[in-house]
Amino acid sequence: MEYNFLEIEKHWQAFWSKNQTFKVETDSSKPKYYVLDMFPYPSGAGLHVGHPLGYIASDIFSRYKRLCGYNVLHPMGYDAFGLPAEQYAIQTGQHPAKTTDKNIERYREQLDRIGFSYDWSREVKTCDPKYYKWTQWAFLEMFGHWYNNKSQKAETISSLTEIFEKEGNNNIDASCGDVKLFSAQEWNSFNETEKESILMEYRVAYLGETSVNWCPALGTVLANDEVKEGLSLRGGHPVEQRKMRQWQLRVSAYAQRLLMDLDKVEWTDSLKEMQRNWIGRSQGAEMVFSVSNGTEEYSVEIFTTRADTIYGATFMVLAPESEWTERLTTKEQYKSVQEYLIAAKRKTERERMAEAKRVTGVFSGSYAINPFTGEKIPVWIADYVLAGYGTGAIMAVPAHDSRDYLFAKHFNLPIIPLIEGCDISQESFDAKEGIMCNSGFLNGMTVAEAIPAAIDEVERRGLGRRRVNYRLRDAIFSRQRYWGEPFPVYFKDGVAKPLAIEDLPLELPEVDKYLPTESGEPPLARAENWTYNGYPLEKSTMPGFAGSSAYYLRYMDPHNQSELVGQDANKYWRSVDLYIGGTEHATGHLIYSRFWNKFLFDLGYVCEEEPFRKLINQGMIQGRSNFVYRVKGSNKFVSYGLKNGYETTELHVDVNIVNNDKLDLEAFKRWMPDYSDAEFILENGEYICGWAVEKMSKSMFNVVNPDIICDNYGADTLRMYEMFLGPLEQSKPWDTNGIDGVHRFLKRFWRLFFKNREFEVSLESATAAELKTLHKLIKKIETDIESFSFNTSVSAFMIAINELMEIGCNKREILEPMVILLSPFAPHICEELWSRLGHTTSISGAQFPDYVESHTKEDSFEYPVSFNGKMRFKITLPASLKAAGVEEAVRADANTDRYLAGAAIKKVIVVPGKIINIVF
RNA sequence: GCGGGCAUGGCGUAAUUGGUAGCCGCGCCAGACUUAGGAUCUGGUGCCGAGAGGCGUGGGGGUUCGAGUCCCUUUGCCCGCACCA
Repeated sequence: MEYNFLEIEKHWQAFWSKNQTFKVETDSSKPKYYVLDMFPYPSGAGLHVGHPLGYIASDIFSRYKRLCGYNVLHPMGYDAFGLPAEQYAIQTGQHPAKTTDKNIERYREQLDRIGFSYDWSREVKTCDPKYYKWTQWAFLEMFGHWYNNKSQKAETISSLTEIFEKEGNNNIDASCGDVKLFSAQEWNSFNETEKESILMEYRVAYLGETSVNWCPALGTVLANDEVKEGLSLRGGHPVEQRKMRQWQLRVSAYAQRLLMDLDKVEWTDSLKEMQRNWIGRSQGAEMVFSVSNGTEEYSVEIFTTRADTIYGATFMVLAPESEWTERLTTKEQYKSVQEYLIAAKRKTERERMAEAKRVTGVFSGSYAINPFTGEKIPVWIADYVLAGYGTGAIMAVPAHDSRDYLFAKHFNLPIIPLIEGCDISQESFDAKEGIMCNSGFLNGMTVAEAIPAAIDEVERRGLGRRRVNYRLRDAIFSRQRYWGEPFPVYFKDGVAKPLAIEDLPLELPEVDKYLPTESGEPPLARAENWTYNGYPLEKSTMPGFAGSSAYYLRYMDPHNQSELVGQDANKYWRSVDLYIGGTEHATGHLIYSRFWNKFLFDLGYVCEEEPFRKLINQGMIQGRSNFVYRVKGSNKFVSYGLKNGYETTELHVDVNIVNNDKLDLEAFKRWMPDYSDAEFILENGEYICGWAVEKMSKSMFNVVNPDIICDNYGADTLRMYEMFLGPLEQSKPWDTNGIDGVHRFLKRFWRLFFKNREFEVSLESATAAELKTLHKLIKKIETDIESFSFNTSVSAFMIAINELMEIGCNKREILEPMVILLSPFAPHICEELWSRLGHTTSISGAQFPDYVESHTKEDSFEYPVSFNGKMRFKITLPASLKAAGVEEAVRADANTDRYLAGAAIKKVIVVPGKIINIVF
């Protein structure tokens, strides 16, 4: 009986589907386990061999957990709103829903071939109105809440207006925009529009004027994490800064909790660190400088983390966009400041970065008073100060800040060193160490002592206070695009009003074209009658991360019509136990999801404060390109080893017609018409291709489609080979060379069950050696899976098979547990063998075999040994001696022997389970 | 510039976490069975050396009886952030 993987895989995939083998329900009799993959965006190119890496790992873990008796939730769905479908629609006029559906269908076919144990009855698609109803609902909840810093949670807007009515906003500590103080009386006298515009400053989802990343090529704004180096992440178009009124989510309110709770999750340190950097907490002080423009005096607030350097603050700098810029510009300086502002505004973000090293700035004409030295210091305007961070104004300490230093050198401003012995002739001294000098009462202190001492003094003198600043900004939530969730909001007399829950979902309307209108309005402006009760609806749509922020909750209860997730389902499944996905979501999805979840947690809709308990980032699979070498001016191709004798051009060749770097000559001639009459210069009768690691992409002809691997080797081989390639979290190139080894293993495994071509396993009892092989494997597989070390698991299987082949073992007692062990990795072949062993139900209901220690025990025990309180090594004491109650032994392992041979050691005293001494 | 990570045979990797470096697989070499093999099986395969033996985990130094593993230093590569005051 040959191992016919095509037939076997087809048969069992149909079986799982028909029997709904992997459908799960809440079941309080079993412990739950929730394994989630980051759901894919269904792109038109389909899956390549790199995409399923994480899915295979999570599937192995899910199947393993099932074998361990857990009720496993393992769902899949699609992040289906997105830019590519929309751009394809703009080009072709085809509705994005159509292309998306087509892509999803293709993805599903490809996924099914790999044999994943997903519960497809829970599938979600973010573009499905039944799904995005809950995205819109969450938005409305955010619209209807504000963030109370005192209670550290979101509370209802009605609770806020109640307070306003009673006492105004004097005692409110909210995370909010700029709001003036008002009394209850004043509040009550405001008209509806005034009240609404104040409330808007408090809402968690709010409409606000902000400087945004505007991408003219895409015609939309982008979030910070969608922009990289001044270019859009999708498409790489230039991005510029623009002031616009946009929907935003008050993510910044949660900055502290997002930071703190990183301690509660099991993520890699590097990923946590990325989030910490993104949140960017910095502790310092807010300080007021009085500034005069010659006619009027103002109090300008700055933020600093180095209050200790106040004596060296020799000038002040404002961001060009700062609200103070205008007021502090004197008549004499008006013209040059205007010129500077216009130039700064015209620069795109990218240009501003490119010119980062160039020092630019302009004197405002105003002077501030350094509150500690009493000196008059000039106020400058420069774009190295950002309006969006801190207060948009800084005190410049050129001696101890490299940017201030460059600026001071360039404009010839005074530099005062504040740390004893520091050399500032060439560059500033930024390190926070040393003894203070030139600093009045701070002299003689270390920097570490001076920082708090300076802030204490600032507070005592009433010049400012301690303050924590975050880099994390509110998320801009509007996109001027078609293919996204419509906002359930309409405008009545210019005031944003929420739709009622009963009106959800607000479905995406049909439009004639997917482009912005001629007047520059978003595509939804093209929709006929895009109104609610006669009032205009919001024309922007939500960004990509809207739909992906709470999808893991929807999987828990995907068909619930009245709630995002029912209480019972949520209390049972709680949160994701294991989340596997790429590290590229570190500062996007993974922040937004945590924020979204915390918000719902505050409102009592979910019971866990963190959505993803353990997170694993699978590495990227790069492409491994192959090259042929064409002799210049001919259609001759020279093999890799001989190419140095010729002048050649290196050309990519489709990796699918290359096997182990050997070119299939006939396939090559057929590949492209140009090559049909190609000639070859071979080495040892073969054409050897060169290779390089590159990104997997069509243009490099290095895309490997998993379907082809499934055709040639089967899904089980694909699954095991992807795991065998190396550690899960490591990036590595896909290299089909070597897949034969894994395939061979499966064929051997199969052959163990067949004698004389017939399925036959022996019922004899296993020998000690056979049991040892099995139990070593059980132990290894268990610990490897639990530590996600799947590559070493595959090796362990190979070792076990080799041992059994050598012994010639085909005993049921050994083979049946082995089938169970292997089933998470190679489910199809194992189902087949399981059924041939006489079982009628799926192997996924089997029990992970118990490990029996006595089967693997050597005739010895190992003890840690300490010598003179310093030396550590291991010592082996024969079990027979131990059984006889012997507590003394004069035996150690090879290393110890080697060492002991040189020393005058007489015997080693072993106290079982305790400390060991060496006697001389 | 700041932060994090990595470096082991021709290649992908492994190493009980401080204890015989190189498991498993690819590739390669030899052999068996074969009309044949891109099938299967057996043996070999870190480097130098005929051998005994010597040398070996990017380089240098250190701790230790013992270092791929820990510390310092240096080089190279990868990733993230980047005018964040």
